[in-house]
Amino acid sequence: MKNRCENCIVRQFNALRAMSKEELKRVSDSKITKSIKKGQAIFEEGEKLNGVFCVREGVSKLSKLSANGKDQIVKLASKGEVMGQRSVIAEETSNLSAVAVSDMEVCFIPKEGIVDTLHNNPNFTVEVLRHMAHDLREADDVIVNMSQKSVKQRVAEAFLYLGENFGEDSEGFLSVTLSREDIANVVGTATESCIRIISEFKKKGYIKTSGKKIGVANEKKLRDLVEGF
Amino acid sequence: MKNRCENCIVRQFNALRAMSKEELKRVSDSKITKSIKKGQAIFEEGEKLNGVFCVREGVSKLSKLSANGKDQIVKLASKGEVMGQRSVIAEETSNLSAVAVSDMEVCFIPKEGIVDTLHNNPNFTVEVLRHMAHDLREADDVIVNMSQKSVKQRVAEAFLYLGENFGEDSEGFLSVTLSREDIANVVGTATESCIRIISEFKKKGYIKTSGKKIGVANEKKLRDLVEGF
DNA sequence: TCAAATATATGATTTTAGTCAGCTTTCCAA
DNA sequence: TTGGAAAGCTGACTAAAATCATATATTTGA
Repeated sequence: MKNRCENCIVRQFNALRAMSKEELKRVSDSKITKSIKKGQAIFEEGEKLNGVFCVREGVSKLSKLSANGKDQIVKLASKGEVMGQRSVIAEETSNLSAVAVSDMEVCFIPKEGIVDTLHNNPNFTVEVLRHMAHDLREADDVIVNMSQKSVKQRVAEAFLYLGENFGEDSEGFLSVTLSREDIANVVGTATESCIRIISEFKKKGYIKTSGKKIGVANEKKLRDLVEGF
Repeated sequence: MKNRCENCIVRQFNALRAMSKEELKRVSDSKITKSIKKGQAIFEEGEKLNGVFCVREGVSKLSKLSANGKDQIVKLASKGEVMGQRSVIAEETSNLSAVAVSDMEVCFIPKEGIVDTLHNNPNFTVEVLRHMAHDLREADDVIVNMSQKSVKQRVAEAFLYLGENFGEDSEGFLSVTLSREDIANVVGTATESCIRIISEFKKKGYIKTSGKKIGVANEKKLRDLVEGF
């Protein structure tokens, strides 16, 4: 009887914190904790979701397949984030796929506990709404970046974003390690173009690498580049 | 005492339909109806909104200024759509500007009536949530289109989108008339590139024009182009 | 009504990014 | 451990789109 939602710290980061003791107890009783290996899918685009997934550990990419066969990564979800809530709320199949970028631990929460609480606890609903409003703003920002910034600017911004949102290890390397292809899919460019820019940044001393690991070496330069200087 | 929300048909298209009679009465008593001339701003990016705007008539563009001085149009809002709710809910300044692209009539609804209802009427809150979930999905789709489709495909898609969502007049021209610059800002491209593509589509008979007005002439061809054939 | 301002159009050129090809390194499972 | 697959890298070339320049048409306000 360990791993109760009531004691789970990641809950502080998401809408579940607005649930009452009873509601949380119900969710905790119905949830299923799963271990997901790096590269494994949590759910697929077009799938009907019978619940949401709360990330306890690790990072997942949320992506959408485009007509030309490329994956566009729309969001990266880490500790505390809830995946699949949009689909559950809209009662639609998922518009995104979720694949683990590192080994993960996620809790599957059947939708009933969520949907009932939505209809009975306005505090919870408003909290969910706030989170979704936040996601929507982020999505708007991504749209503007995609259309108005160069690939080089977007790559620079991606590294800054990863550093800010997922942190760095003790040696200053980004905590999330993405393949070059994944970085390209976040940025929305060809893998080769992405690699070329990474090489350039490294040569100029903006970033440092060690194997797959990448670290921001000159934040100011990267930031200037993003701003268009 | 005409123009009561209770009798307003556009309410059917948005979350206000989930309000109770009393809640609606309060909103109706506090709302202010405004006429907005084409080109006039309804609110600006960075502005603190003290309420939401419900569109009764006309079309507004919701856009965000990018660092390089270009406007990216993120969404077009017409009859029944509520603007500014994201900011009111998140209690943040607006991330978008709203400017009328045709003469408009909008109702300003002070946030108190909305926020109180959000905390007291779960049906309303869930309805708002559903609408936001829908917007978020659309935003995800836009992100993928931006990064994976060519400018030509995006222009074609824009015309199809405008036809589907805002309709056509009796002669088959799109009901929303946007300047070439606005179309370019929807698509996220340079105005010249946009004009060039419009010329090409016209030459090929995919679209027809009459002054500023544009009409879809060969839907199938446009659709094939979007799909990558 | 007419001149200035704005919007539309098109050509020439440059820049940016995508594609294709080949090569090296790293990873992983038999 | 080692051989094949996947990932990473680089060069050459091509395609797409932005930019710059200029011309024409349309709107608009004095």
